[in-house]
Amino acid sequence: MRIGELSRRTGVPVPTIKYYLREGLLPAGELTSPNQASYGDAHERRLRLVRALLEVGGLSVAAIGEVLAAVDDGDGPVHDLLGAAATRLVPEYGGGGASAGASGSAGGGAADAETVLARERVARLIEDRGWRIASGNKAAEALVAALASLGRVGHGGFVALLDDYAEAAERVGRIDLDYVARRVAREDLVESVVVGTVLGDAVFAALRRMAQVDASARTFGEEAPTA
Amino acid sequence: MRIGELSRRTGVPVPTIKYYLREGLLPAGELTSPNQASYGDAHERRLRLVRALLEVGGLSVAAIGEVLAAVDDGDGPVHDLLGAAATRLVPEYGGGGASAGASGSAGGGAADAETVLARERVARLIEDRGWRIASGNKAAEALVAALASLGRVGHGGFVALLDDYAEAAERVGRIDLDYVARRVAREDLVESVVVGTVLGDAVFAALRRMAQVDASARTFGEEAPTA
DNA sequence: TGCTATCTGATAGTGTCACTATCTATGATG
DNA sequence: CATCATAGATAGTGACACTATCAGATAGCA
Repeated sequence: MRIGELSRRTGVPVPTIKYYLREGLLPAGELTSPNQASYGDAHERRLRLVRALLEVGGLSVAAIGEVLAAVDDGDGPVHDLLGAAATRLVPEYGGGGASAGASGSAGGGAADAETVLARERVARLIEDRGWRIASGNKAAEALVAALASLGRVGHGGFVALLDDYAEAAERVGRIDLDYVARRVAREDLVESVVVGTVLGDAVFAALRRMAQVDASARTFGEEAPTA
Repeated sequence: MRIGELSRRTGVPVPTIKYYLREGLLPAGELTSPNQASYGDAHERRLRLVRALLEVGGLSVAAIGEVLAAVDDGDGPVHDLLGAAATRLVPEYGGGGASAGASGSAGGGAADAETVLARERVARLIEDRGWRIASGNKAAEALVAALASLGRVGHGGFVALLDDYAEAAERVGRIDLDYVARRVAREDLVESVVVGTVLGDAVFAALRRMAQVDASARTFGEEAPTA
């Protein structure tokens, strides 16, 4: 198929497809002549994946490029492969905030009090749960950042929920892995991780909100909920 | 305190604070003279909240403005209040993708096959679980969008996990509400929802990734995991 | 009183990002 | 052979979250 049909099938404008090609999100079509290329089902599939990661997953074009690169050159032990894919899916956080008032800690990789506390809490969690995770893991760092941030806004008490959260997360993580493990082909496997992680986040977040609404209705509201 | 100290305490540059003031994310300081204003602890707290929502929660400045407006004019039944806050926290998704090839469905609010399917699935889920949610709920719509997207990228099979996900989400939702319900003051309550929802997403997403890594290590890797 | 650092409020500029528009030369298709 | 679509290149757009600069006024101290 030519680029026009690819566009029609996916709803993505032709110039945008060209843009993705330039950015390497989409492999080039097969040139049948100097100014004519043909695209296959793989392109269509990949294009849909890109759009899903962009729109539902909220990834940047650059991040998608990295992730897809990992999808494409899958070799090495399966566990490392999954780790590599998953690592790229953790969003980066800014710097955190404010080496507050008092002392001026000069150093380079300075960490404020909240971060130190959060890091300890996370390390303890990993140990308590017996999770096999390197302590410098990016997801763990993201958790540290989130907890530190909670501390800073005066919701340090939130960490009391951490164990319950972890319990639920462990359950979900097992479900995810079961799903992924059913995929046979290697490329499918990594793609499943990407899809499952990114879209899975969106799915779970939506479910959590729904559950919250329900819980709120049961606790506070006696009447039918408002839209 | 004056704006300079507010900046020093939070690590947010003065021009940025002014920008937030202009955008209404921060209430104006109390003018002590035509060109001198003083800020209090409430400003500092609010500013930290704004940064947390921006950096960890990934909300846009505009979205934060809306959410904070809801936080500030909290009145009406508690359940509605929570609903209003939570509703604003659901990210908007683009259009979805591609009214694929074949038929040209003319209408205005047209929905493709995947969306229709997803909507049915979500309706069934709500019914099965007995959740007290209006079917047009924004979180439910977000779930529909995510499931439709999954279908489009060829991972329709993912919906098989939905019940297990919902089970975990229900658990987390109850935990969240318990946390929120402990807050007495009304403003604190809504703020807790905001913080708990936005930062809670980040916390859970991080935990899920960690749990996935652990599950992967147990399933595929015999050795220590790689960073 | 003079002096400097800081402040308010206003306006304009910056860098990034995800596209989008335009153009040329070429090929496909009826 | 006329019309349309295409590849590839370059430049432009609009949204967004700041960031810079300025004028005029004030704070606080020698």
